[in-house]
Amino acid sequence: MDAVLIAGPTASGKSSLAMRIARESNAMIVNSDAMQVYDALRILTARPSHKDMEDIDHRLYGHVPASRAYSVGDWYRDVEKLLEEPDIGRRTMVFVGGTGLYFRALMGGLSRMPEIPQTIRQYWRDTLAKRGVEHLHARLAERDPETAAQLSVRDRQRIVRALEVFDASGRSIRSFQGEAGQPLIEPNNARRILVMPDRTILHDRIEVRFKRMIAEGAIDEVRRLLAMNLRPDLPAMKAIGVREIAAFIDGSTRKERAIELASIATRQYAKRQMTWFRNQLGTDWDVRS
RNA sequence: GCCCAGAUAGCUCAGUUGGUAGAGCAGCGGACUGAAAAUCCGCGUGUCGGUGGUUCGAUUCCGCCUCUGGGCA
Repeated sequence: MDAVLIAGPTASGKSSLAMRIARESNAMIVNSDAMQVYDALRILTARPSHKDMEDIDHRLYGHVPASRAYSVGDWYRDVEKLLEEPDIGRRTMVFVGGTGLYFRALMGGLSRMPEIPQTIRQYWRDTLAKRGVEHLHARLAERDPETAAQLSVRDRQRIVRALEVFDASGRSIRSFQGEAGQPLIEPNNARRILVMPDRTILHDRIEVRFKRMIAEGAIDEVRRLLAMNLRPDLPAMKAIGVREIAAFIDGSTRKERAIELASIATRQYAKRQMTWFRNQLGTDWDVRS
């Protein structure tokens, strides 16, 4: 199996680059983005067009209901399954996306972690909502002082994660994270492309693209999502643009302002992605703008 | 044309009883192992409109000029 990895921030044009590369060979394109997996968010997450999906074999796009919380572990297992397909050895896999953590899992593997029962997950998330993050950090400090000392007292997500792992297993999350994972591909055998556009050009593209999303029906997409009455803390509800368009729908924000706010949130996201790629992705990537 | 108000960071604005200035937002840098489009940490980036004057010292006080609002004609 040949692999091509394409990483880059949102709106950098990596999807069309993936299409170009995929056309040259018997390739499938594999989504490596945490939000493009959700079925209800076709427009807002800039999923490939129907035509592109027909032209080239696309995998792991929109295959998860928005009511579910997908995770890097789920993605890792989905990719594992793809690698078991019978004729996979004769194909090229083009991994394209903006989620750095997924590339890390792909190239470096994931430590084995305990299954977290739903009741435990919900307990800590509810406790966070009721008591606040400082309370959770104090609870973590009683159970797993080393991890607690490592985390910012305000880091809700990592504190909840450390608590649920400890609760489910009786062990510190750090003891799991110390165990090496199993890489899914050998990075040195893969072509690695990192798209890093000039920031000001990217900012322009982000605004233009969000306006196009609105023109293509993003508002109705958010209406349908809201009609599902999902918990607001589900990942799909946190996709950029959902909150901003919801504020337009309920009348609390004008459309121009919603577009501005969503563009700002997207710029800030692109900045975090670029920081991740610069410092976490590893060296020897073919960087292009 | 006259009168009044204003001009300070990319934006909105605060402030300095005269000792070259600070908030929010934006922006920038950083962290990152199963909800990562998440979560968290750090950083003011400035000809205080221009020009004369007073003063040891002017962004601050005074004059003139420019521009922007508002009012009167």
